[in-house]
Amino acid sequence: MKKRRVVNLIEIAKLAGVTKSTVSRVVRRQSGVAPETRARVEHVIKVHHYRPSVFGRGLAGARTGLIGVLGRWMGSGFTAEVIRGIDDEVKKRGGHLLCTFAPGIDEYVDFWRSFAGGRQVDGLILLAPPTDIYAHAVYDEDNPVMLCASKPLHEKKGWATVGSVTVDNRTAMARVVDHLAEGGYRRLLHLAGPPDILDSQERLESFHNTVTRYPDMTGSVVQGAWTEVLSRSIMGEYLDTHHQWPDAVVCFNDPVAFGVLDLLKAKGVAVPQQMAVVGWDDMLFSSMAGLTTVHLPMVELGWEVARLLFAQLDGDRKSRSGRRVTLDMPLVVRETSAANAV
Amino acid sequence: MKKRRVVNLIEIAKLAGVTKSTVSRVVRRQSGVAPETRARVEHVIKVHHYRPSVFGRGLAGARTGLIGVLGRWMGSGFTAEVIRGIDDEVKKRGGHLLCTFAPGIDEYVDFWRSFAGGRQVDGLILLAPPTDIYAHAVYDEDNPVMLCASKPLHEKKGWATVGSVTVDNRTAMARVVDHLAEGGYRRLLHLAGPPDILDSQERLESFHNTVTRYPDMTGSVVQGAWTEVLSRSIMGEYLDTHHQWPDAVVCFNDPVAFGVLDLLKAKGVAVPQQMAVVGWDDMLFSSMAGLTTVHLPMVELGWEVARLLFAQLDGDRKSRSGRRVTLDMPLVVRETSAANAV
DNA sequence: AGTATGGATGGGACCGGTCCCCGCTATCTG
DNA sequence: CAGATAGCGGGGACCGGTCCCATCCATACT
Repeated sequence: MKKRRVVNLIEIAKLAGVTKSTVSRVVRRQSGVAPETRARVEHVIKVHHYRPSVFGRGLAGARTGLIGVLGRWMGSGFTAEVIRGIDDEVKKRGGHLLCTFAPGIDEYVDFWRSFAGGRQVDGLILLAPPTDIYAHAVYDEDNPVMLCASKPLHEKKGWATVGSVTVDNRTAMARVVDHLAEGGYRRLLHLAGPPDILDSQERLESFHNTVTRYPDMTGSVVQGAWTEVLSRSIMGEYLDTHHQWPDAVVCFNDPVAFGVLDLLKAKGVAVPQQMAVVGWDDMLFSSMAGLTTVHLPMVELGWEVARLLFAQLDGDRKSRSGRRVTLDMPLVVRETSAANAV
Repeated sequence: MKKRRVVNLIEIAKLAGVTKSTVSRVVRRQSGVAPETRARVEHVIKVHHYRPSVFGRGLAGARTGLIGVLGRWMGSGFTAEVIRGIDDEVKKRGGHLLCTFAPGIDEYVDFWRSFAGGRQVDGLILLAPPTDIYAHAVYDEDNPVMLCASKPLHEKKGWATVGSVTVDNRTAMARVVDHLAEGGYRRLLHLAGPPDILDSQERLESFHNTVTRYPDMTGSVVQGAWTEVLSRSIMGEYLDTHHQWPDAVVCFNDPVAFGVLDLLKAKGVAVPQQMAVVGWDDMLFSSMAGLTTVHLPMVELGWEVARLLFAQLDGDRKSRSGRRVTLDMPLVVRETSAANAV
């Protein structure tokens, strides 16, 4: 079986009439090479389709061009979309994604030990880790760790290499409440998310704060409705036990909203005339279903977290605030909420 | 910045009182090491958390434990689910996934050249490449290439390292038609997929064949409805121009089915009483929507393709047929089709 | 008993880069 | 005009493995 050998540094060097040192400099775009020499070497590289070996490079202790990505699968398509965004940016730099999907913290740590811990990736991106314990587990002062859609709760001093990109839950929730207020809705119900998740907390807080700004508005909160199925039963129970019904429901995510929608249809409640329903995340199907929802910018989240990582890698160590990016979550108004409905 | 060094082969060797050759043998589970020596080395490895370097290994020309995955993003969540399946299997072997997402063939080839071409991955998995041109582009007689949900059209002689795992479109379509027949439906309409895609062709063929088996059944086909939006308009046009309406619609995918459902609701056609609607793929939302659909086993596809790749890698070169796996696509009956409805 | 046999281990070349340090040359400076 | 200086390029150690071959020793065989 003939081995189709791949051209290497030394061969390029010979072909260009220089040594591997010079070729290496050219490849890495280092200064200290005469323009004509550089041009000559670049030409040879191009002609022979030379590509540096990730392994040689990695062994020699330099950048590997590999970015580790740790994600969990969350039906919503979140992981997939974010990775797509990250890949866009990483590709621009000629790098590659090393993906692992872990259900829990053990796998996270294991990944880090087995791979990143051997400093075999240039940086690590954690996708929506539930808590910053994950960041602790993989923290390494030599490699940047980026949190996507999550942030370190306690700003650990000395965490020089941790960055994060998050979404602005408070503003988004305020926007939702304002939108409902404009539509004439006054009795709001919030089906809140799991209390141990930061996003839930921020949204809940903002819900209360914003509702308070409207004198004639009331806001109730119900916990426990985190999935479509749960939402249907919990919402059903709520309606059965309260004779003063809300005229608008703000859900923790889109599936929850679908559960509510389904229940309301069964009960013959007109949406959005009698009750508005607002989701959160803007999943693939939500546009088809006409659901008013808060758009989670997944691809953009990927772009930003990758850019942040590269900025860190390029030694562009800005101020601490420069390593924290927050994205806005626009409200997408569709048919399940309408102005002047009530 | 202190460098937290990672323990390497030689250090383990010294600690165990042997040479790196022996440690290497132990790590690679090669024969030719005395049991007690092996046990001793393994103990040292465990105590010191030794993990072989992917780079050292890759450079030395051996297996890298890296599996390249090339996918396209297809809203349905297909890519994400399949990768999840692949990852499950790869993780069992302590390997890692090198993912790249390419919109077109140029990127596929580029990836191969830049990375896999330098034999830096053990094998390559192509996710649903539209045609086998992709497989041609990256074919390498030294590295296995696996096609997932796609297969080489022309069985190229000498393609010793190409395997594929596909789904059984024909059986699934026959099952759909049989199911509708049982439900009393007789005038079937198939909104077919793009004609250049093999899946479309197989389903179309099987649709015709199966319908023919029922003497009192008719089957029509309409092309061009490949997305929700297209499906709504094309289906609308069809209903407007035919006064003999179908009583069951078999769609190319779930979004198409949603488009049809939406249109029927607008026209006041009762589903499934007046018309049944069957989708294809069983996307995340389809269960919520109660859509009867053909289940595309995405995670299983990932499992199978990874297993096939590893079988190939392990030199388990079975007969040609052993490198072709076909998965069944079960029919999931929900509310948009019902027995005895018509 | 002498030698073939084979299992267990050691030794060293090699994979393809990076990076540090050195030498050469040409220009600038006092 | 001699010496400093800076820009450019070369040489070699090193990273952490794999793999081939040599060596050693114990057992089996003629």
